[in-house]
Amino acid sequence: METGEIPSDELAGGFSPYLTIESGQTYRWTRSDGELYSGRRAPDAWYELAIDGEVVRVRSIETGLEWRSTTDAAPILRRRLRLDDDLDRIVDAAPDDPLVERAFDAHRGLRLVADPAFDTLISFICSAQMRVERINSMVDALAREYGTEIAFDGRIYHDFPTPAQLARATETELRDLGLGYRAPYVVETARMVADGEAHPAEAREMPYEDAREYLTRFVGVGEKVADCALLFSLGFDEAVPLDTWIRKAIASRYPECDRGSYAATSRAIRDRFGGEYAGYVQTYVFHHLRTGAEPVEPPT
DNA sequence: CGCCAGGCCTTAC
DNA sequence: GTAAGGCATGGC
Repeated sequence: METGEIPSDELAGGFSPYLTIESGQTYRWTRSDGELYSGRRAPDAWYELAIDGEVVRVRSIETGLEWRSTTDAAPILRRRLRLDDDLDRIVDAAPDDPLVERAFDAHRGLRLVADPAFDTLISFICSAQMRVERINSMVDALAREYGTEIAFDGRIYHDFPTPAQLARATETELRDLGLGYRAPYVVETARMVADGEAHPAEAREMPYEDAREYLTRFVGVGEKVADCALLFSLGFDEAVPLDTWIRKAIASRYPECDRGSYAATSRAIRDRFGGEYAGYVQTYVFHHLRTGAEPVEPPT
């Protein structure tokens, strides 16, 4: 086992594993006390991730981040939890808006994640009409049933399945895992990637709206799921997924941003949220409203 | 029991 | 291009 620390002074603007991992962006992590998404913080709990054949554990300590892993975890953590983002700069660049400012103040230390593209696409196909706790249980089930085993510290962990591994699943099997009508979407999208017809990572080099359009070719991927994949795995910090919570916020607080179509409304709220880092703003507002930190007023 | 959850698909206009 | 209806499942 390798161990190490990342000192606080290398985390510009702070970092909260709890807020970052339990804010509905990433469904690949587990928590050592099993209380993921319980709404309860546990300062001593380890967060664990199996990725690219390695296992990483991390938790906050007084002086920064402590990690234990099958390998040198520092570069993995830096990349996947975006530890090099300067949160102070991002907060300073956010628009002058009361809801946005309250969300940033209430959840300081929340960072965007940078998960693998295929994993994220599948996770958000599962997310349709589903609460975050259940999305997490679906992704857990996929990893447990189809992912490669990794041994670490006397336990067995499961990587997220590769496209080929997931393409071997049947619709019936995934329905039995509780995926419901999303089961055939997952199987077919996995098959498309495994067969080389397309790959979500192809979107990375495209202009933002072209990238979103590209991802909708996958079954079960509409504009909203595409935006989630772009924001949480492909580096499009300007992407603003229009989910139920953001739509409620638009209806009650930014009604002029409702332009009817997804594309036009997306452009309007992206502009309202500051453009370049609008997706960062969205993630704070989403978490703020979803967790009930403040109520969403009905439209006036 | 009804309603809702980080929506998408098909079909009809 | 936009609108309506169907779709699995579990928690409240």
